[in-house]
Amino acid sequence: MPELPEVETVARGLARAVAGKTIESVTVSLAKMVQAPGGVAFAAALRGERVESVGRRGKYVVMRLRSGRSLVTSLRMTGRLVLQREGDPDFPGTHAVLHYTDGTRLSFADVRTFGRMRLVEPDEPWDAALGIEPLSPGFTQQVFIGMLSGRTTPIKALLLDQHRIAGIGNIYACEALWAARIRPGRPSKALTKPAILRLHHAIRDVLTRATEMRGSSVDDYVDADGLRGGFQNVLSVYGKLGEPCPRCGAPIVRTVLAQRGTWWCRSCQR
DNA sequence: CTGAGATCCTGGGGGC
DNA sequence: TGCCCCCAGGATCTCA
Repeated sequence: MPELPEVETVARGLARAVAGKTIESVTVSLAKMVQAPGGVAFAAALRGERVESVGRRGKYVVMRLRSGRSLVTSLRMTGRLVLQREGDPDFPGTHAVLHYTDGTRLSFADVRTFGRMRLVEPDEPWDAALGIEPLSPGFTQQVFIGMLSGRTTPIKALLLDQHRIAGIGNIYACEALWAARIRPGRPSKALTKPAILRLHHAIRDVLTRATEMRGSSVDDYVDADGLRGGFQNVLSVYGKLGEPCPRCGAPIVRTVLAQRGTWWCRSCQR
């Protein structure tokens, strides 16, 4: 499931690969996968646009275009943005393709069709509801302390809430809570200050290390170049039901919290 | 504001 | 072996 590290990896790959390219044409084979403002045809709206840069916001890949508009892609769980050369066969499960003038193309594929590609106007506040970037300087200890203050929400649910912090998904929520030795179900306001500071550090640490390793390929995630990530090999708890906790040796358990599978150590996460 | 539940999909895992 | 059932998972919406 692409979360911040995976989306960052995809965006970096695309930044190298498609920045400066001009879109010659767009083909869409599943209309619901794409959206354009004001009911304008998505394909027509993109024709002739040039890609200025590619970045990330939360779990969204953002391609900034010459007109000032942005093409915002949500990969959800199984979405992929795959770069292909001229003559490469169509990628299986492709629903939209951006054809560039140099013959390369970017395929948007998603077997579960949950992903979305959306064209937004220059002044459109498409990310207004997204929370703070956890790796940005603005995500200070004080900001995090304030965020948890007075909230009864389980800390894991808070970490997953994109309105508060943008980019953390199930894998890194589980991993950060394990690293900080915090029980996922604890009410946010019940965390001690030392625990909050441990978690603040753990969030940034796990996201940074995972990004350095090009993300986690737990299922079939691959980046824009088709490469798998490496962080799945160093996960401590996610998906590790019954395996020994790397810290204390107790078996990892799986519970359900905020409708999500939650892996953690009953022994050393308090 | 907050949380719960439904919804969207399908590959793949579990059960028999 | 083969078949059926069921479910994970992120964002969004509705409802209490």
